[in-house]
Amino acid sequence: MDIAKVIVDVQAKSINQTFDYQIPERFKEILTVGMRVVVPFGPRKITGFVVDKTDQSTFKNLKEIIDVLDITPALTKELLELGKWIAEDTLTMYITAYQAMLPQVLKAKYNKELIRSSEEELDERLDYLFAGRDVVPYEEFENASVPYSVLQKAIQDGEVTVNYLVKSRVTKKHITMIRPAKDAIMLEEAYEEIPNQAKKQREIIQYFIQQPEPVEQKKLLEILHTTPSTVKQLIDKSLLETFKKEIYRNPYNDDSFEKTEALNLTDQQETAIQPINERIAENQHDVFLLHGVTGSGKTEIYLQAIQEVVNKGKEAIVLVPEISLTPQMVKRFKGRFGANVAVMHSALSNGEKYDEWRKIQRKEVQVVVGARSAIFAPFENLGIIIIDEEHENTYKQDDQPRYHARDVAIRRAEYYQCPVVLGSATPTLESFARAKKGVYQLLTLDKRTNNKAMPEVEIVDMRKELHAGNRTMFSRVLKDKIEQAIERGEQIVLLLNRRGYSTFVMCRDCGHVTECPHCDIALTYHKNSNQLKCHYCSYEENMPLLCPSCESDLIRYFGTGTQRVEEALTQVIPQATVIRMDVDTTRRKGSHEKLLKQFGEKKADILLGTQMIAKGLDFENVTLVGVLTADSMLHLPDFRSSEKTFQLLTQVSGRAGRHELSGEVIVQTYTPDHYSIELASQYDYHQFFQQEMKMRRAFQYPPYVFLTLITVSHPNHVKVVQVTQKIVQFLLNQVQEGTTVLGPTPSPITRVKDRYRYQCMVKYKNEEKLRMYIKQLLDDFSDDVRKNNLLITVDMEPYHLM
DNA sequence: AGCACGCCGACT
DNA sequence: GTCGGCGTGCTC
Repeated sequence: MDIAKVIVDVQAKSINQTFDYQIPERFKEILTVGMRVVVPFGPRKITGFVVDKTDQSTFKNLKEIIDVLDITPALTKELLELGKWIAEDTLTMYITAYQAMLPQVLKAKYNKELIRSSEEELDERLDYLFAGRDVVPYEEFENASVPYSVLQKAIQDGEVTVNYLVKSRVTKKHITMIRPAKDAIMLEEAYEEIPNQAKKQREIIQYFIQQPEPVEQKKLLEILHTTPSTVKQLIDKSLLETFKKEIYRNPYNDDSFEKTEALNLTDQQETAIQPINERIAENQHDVFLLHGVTGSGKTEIYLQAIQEVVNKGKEAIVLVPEISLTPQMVKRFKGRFGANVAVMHSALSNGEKYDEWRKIQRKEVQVVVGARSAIFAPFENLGIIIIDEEHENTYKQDDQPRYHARDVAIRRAEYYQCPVVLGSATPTLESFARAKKGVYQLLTLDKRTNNKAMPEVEIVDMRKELHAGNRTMFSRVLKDKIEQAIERGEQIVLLLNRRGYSTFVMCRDCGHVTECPHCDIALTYHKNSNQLKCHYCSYEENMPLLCPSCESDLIRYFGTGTQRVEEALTQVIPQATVIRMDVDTTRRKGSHEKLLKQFGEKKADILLGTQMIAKGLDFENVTLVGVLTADSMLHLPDFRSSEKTFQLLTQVSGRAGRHELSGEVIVQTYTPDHYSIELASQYDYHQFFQQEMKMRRAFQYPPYVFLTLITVSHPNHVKVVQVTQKIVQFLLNQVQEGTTVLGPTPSPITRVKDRYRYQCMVKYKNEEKLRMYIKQLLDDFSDDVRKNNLLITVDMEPYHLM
């Protein structure tokens, strides 16, 4: 077994295979499958993953592994297998899948440097570059405008060699520790010799005589009110010594979480948790769909099921959507399981993520709570996987590898023979349909734990408001209710469902809308910088004073950004204090939490925000929820738009009256008769499911069919259409009857960053060889992709059709 | 992908 | 002759 099969860090289709390397004697003992290694690859040095060991190779002259980067394998056998499956299932490269499973810092950085390797006289331009040094970063050469041929010649003549470097991004955090360098008796002696005026030095020695344990330098200085220089003198006298101790960055201070005990379950909760606990006890795989209305206590079920798993000595993964991974959420898990929880969140720094990952790898925790990528937590004895808010689209990664965390979860759970729990108040049609078919086990919680009714929802027809002469964005009912709530000292949540709407700039004279010169999309107005920005390519320009088209000065910004709503609000209800939450006010790290905390402390009457306020917030004083434009995403070119509208309205309604005070909800809309709005106001998921399934069936969308989206992009419009046409034609010739191939269709945003985008959509029930056909296609176009700047992306089961 | 190598045309 | 550009083929 002295040959390693390595997946190498090169993202190219032709390299998407294992390469064989000789394992040198010094690594034979330690090298195991799953470790990262440094290997020679052509003229350079790169990293790779050892995926197998053998003693046979079809290649004759194998190169040797240069270095081994891990002590414990970065990927377990199970994760290697999982990554392979993901790569093949989503049609991406193995290396891409493996890298997606690990924290960023484990991905190497590559550098080059030039080394002067002889005493010979150099070309004077090179001599100037080296400036007496023996080693020069390659970057300096590139910036120095020395012709490459000069370097080439020097390399050929052996005067200069190129060194290829593999640099680690791993940074471990250390603290300085102090400990006595002598035993207590020696310290006593030394103490006598320290002059009386060196009071602080004597104190420090006294401290260590009493307790010889090492102590953090920072703590020592604090306790004895002294300075590093005093400590240094003692170190110089060889009485004390320092050493570095590696510590974890601790983004959440574990001590600050109050311990909570398991709550008593309601009868409904009891019935729901029982089958889960049975599977845990039997070590049996199953997928549960926990359909529970907001406030029905899903989280407590998660917590108690996890407790079962932890008691068995096994491990648990909990996935929550990025935005609901708030301190409130973390607190519930840390409160129950304390330091036994790792948290994986995109707001953590790369170093912090790495530290949390290592806690898992070293089995120092049994529970991980995190966003999508936490599904790859390197546990080896999984007992349960929970996916909260199962319907959230953040579980689908929208760049490569385009995996869905739910599919990965089920795959892992099958391997470990443990249950998966998918929880939601508004499950995806796919999941609910599977539950109805018996593929998943349906568990229902239709009562809130406090037995309160869901808040009353009132739908307001905004067309009638307009006819009645109300031209503001607040209906009369909403305005009245807000005023009354403020009067009573209660709080309000206002949701501006902004997707699809943003503040664009339009000329009132000629109707000219300012668009991005590189993308087919209107620019968005940003008030604080008085600039127009493109949300797709980050192009920006200053707000024009005159219309670029007709030079009228009547150019204004339109639409309903949160800023505008806030302004309008202060005009209509001047006494209201508002906290606004949107991308602008929450950009800085921690500002999200800060704003919520302020609202929780009743520093404002109204919390105004976009999607991000719809989830997981729990404020006892909120009695009124207003949705300003319920239908704004109903008209997007997306077959899930009704489902998303229903989900959002249900979600946000759950924010009102969660505690003692009862709540109410006002939904403003221009399409009050739409079934997603009507049924959301009645909290009738089942009716909505029936209705929406009819639509999906009529238009042949999931869950009736599977979708695959192939997007082609290229700077040349004609080229894109041609290629897409060829793809469509090819697939039409291959697929079996009953499969639909649509296209070429322009993508919803046809041009982004000066590239045109067309797509081909495949709808199928059963097309086992589809991946093979697409592979074939990618092969056929690989020359075009490499040489002509063509881009083809494939998304098996896409979430957005962009 | 990223690198070397080789061929070609342009330029001082 | 010198320099840069681009096309091609290879990486165990």
